[in-house]
Amino acid sequence: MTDDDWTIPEITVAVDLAILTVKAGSLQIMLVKRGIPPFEDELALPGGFLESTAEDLDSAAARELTEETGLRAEDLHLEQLKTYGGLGRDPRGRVVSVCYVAFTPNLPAPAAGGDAREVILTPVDDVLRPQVTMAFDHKEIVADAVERARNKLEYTTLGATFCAPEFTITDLRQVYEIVWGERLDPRNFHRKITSVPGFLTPTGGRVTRQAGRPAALYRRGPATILHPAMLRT
Amino acid sequence: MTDDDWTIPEITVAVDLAILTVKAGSLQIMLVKRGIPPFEDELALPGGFLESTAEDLDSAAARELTEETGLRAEDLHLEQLKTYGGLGRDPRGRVVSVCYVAFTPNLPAPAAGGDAREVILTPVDDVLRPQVTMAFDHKEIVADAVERARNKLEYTTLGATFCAPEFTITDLRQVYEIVWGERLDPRNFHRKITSVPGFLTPTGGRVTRQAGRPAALYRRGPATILHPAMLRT
DNA sequence: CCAAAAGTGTTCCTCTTACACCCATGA
DNA sequence: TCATGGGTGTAAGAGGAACACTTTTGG
Repeated sequence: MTDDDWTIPEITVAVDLAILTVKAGSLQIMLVKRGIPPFEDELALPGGFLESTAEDLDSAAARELTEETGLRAEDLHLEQLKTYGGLGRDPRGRVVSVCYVAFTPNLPAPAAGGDAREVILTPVDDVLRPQVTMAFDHKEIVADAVERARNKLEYTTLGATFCAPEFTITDLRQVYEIVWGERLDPRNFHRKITSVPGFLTPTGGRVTRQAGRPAALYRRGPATILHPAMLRT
Repeated sequence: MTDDDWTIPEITVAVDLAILTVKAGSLQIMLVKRGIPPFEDELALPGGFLESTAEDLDSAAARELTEETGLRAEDLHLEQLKTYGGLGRDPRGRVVSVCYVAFTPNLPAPAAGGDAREVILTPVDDVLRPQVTMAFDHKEIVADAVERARNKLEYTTLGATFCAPEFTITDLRQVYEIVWGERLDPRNFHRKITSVPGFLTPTGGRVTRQAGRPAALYRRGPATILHPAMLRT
């Protein structure tokens, strides 16, 4: 920054959230239906304006998360995605939006608490269809968030944050398959994932979901990066 | 965003630039010495405030780039890094800074044109030493920018943007060695890099730098991602 | 000829892929 | 008992690491 003319341009800063989860066989995103103009009745990301006095960006994201969905930031992975500042993105004026992505396990209930009028979970594939529109430039943000999720599965242990506290290797593989939209060999996936030190810690428990041999249960381990990476084809 | 109370919190948006180059055997970053308070005489990233009426974020970054260094955005790689919005980061008030990283070949001359009082190139290793301080939270930003550069070398063809328009494979290898701070086997590097389709296009030219067999000259090819990736050890 | 840097060939090893096979349960 | 999913073994191939060796220049 090279300082000088200390004016206050009329710009507002918002924080928006792309909250992703895996549910019912698809990657879903939490959206709100707007209750007031602009874009009344259209779909938008949960979010709000940054309060200038009392919070940094990460705190603002955590606050909006709790206000609009009831989720707690400590329970999920929340990271900055990108900042959007196109000129025409908000008809009310100049709004720069700092966007965050969150990854959560199958949510207890969208629990439309707080500010939000109506909170819904939708498969991202539905939202990203060409004929579907969203408020502001939020559709582009959704696409970027999904892309981020897909990439992070490759080289981090993030996949497990989409799973319940205790999960089987098949649960985890299905997360990969759903997010990537790609079939994976269960045998090779099993071997690879169990060979990454610190990714999975066995609980000792076993479950039978539908039929067949019971699967071992695991919890998330301390590892955060995946080495060697799980590469897509 | 869930709209509602349409107030204008007193927040200012800045755009800062982390311009990286490889020069004289080290990874260097372009910094300005501040001429006025706060942080007078301290080192800072080039940047400035976002003009609310006429430019999106990318344009603002390109404008600041040209104003403060004389470089043109078309000639280099400029991408958004991260947004910094800590509470105490600017003593004048609440400033949210959208930061960009740029990668350029050995610069013609820091050419202190435009706003900047004094523009200097410094090795990032010097700047990141514990005893060195910078204005605002710019030291943290420098660290993040360097980290981004290191990672991008692994899976993109970005390394070539640090080289002159025509370069040898040894030039490119030295970029990797300098940015990563790690020796690479020249033979294996040569084989690997030439086997990536579209990364390098031979110009037919040859040069002898100091001694030995002349090296073939290459230009950047159309490829942008590196597959398979060049992994660090 | 010799030093030095460019570039090729070769071997070993790790990881991926594809798939045969065995294991443990419910019906 | 058989169907179903969990989990292991294994062989072929791709890519990485280490390094011997050849090529082409300047002095």
